[in-house]
Amino acid sequence: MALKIYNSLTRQLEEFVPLHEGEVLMYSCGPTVYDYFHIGNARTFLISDIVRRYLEYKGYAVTLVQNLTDIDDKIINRANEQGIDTSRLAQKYVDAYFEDSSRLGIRAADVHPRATEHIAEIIALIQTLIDKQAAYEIDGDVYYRVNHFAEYGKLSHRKPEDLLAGARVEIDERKEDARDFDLWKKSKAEEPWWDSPWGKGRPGWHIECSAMAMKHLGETIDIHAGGHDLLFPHHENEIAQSEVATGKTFARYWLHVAFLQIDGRRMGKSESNFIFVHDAVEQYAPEAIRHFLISAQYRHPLDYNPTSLSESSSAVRRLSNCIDALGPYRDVEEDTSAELNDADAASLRDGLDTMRQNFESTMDDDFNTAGALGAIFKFVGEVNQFLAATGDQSSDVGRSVLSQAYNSLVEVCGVLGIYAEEEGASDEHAALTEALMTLILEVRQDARQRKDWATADKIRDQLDALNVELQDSRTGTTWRIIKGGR
RNA sequence: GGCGGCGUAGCCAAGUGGUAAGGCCGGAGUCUGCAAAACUCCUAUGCGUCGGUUCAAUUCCGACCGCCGCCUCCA
Repeated sequence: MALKIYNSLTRQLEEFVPLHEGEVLMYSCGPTVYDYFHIGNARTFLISDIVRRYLEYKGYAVTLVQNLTDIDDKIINRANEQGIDTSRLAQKYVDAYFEDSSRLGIRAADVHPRATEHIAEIIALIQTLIDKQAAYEIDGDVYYRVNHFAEYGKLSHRKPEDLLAGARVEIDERKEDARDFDLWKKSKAEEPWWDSPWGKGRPGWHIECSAMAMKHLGETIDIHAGGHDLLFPHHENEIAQSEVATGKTFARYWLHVAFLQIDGRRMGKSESNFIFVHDAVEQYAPEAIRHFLISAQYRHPLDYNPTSLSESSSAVRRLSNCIDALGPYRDVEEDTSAELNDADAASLRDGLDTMRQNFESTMDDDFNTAGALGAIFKFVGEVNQFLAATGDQSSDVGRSVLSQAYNSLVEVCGVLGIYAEEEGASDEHAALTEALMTLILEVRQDARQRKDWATADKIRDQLDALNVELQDSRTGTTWRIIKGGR
């Protein structure tokens, strides 16, 4: 089964073949650290994370680089407002980025380069562009000469005249061409600066990604991902800078994530209609937020609203209930023989095979996470049905298939990050909690035996208030902690 | 003006030239002391509108309507 990726460059679904067999070089545009990031930003970061995980699932060795833009106008303005250093402000939000993204289950990239730590590389790259006549200096500012690059516009599919016709930018009269953009910005008073051949200044926005991608991944990378808003001008400019400097293809597959909307409009910082991940994570379980963010294919807009989030919470709970119910079978030895002497078990294993096939074929189709969820939940229904029918009476074969089901579901959900295994705060506390719960449930069981329903229900209700849910069954009472409340 | 996206059941959302995955919500049951969880059944002759191609279109083509985005910092 071949993975296909929609390449913004060609506007087509293309079979994915990495530059080096078995390895994937991937670059994802990260945050500008002047504030917390919102759920819209999270969608892109999450998709990068899932693309990476799925490629690993398929056996590729993936190197993921995600930049942190830690110097730019917004950072300078925000730092000035707060009367602190730009570096201090940036560090605060770098820390916040890692905290919030890890709470969302987004794994850190292999490298998180920062613009301010790559000034030398940036300067060298600009110098190369000047040497090649692709850039020019005017009074301490350096601009990229767009006319030098005949293919300018190939990513955004724009013609030069279109770019000028729609230009709403204030045109700097000193530039040779209105489309030329900053590579190096001369510092104004009170602004942070670095020394360069053109005087004190700081890098323009686009150049850092070219310099850092090349430094950490090489001159040609496989996948370059980012939000759809970066397609133009950011990514277009990255191509222009990089390809003129090296004479090589910069990125082979360009992947752009559609916007998250809210009330039918784009969620954006400048729209001030955003919801910080920082806050969302207080209200909803990370798995629920992830489920929501991947409930539509990444190239389709998705609308944020509380209803969708609570739908995702319910869906994720259903999934979690199922996998937890399979937990007891996780260590049963798997019987992988082709012939199963138990018809129900055989049918469940067919369902499992189908689930895996559909998961892969749908993910191979440009990371169609919505379709993948469909495959997973269909199988969840089959597992529940099997468990309801056989329960503890399962045959050895049945138990073996349940074990396979558990491991497959955990693996597949791991790619999407929609199931979290129970993890206690610490072993010590987990053991204590376990012991206390056993005690409480014994007391309640005694009450139930006396038909003292008032006491039994009081215990259940009070535990429920603590997000501990009890479930009585013929074989006893089980409990679980409801993550993220309800 | 240029370029692009979206419009599928009450809500979210896959999908296919041959007759609509999955989730949520709702209703009726089973189980249970009551719940919860789970299971069973029910919930789109229909996929924005109008035409066209075809034996057959939601799926292809054309026109139109509505909503959104990029073209400026923004994931």
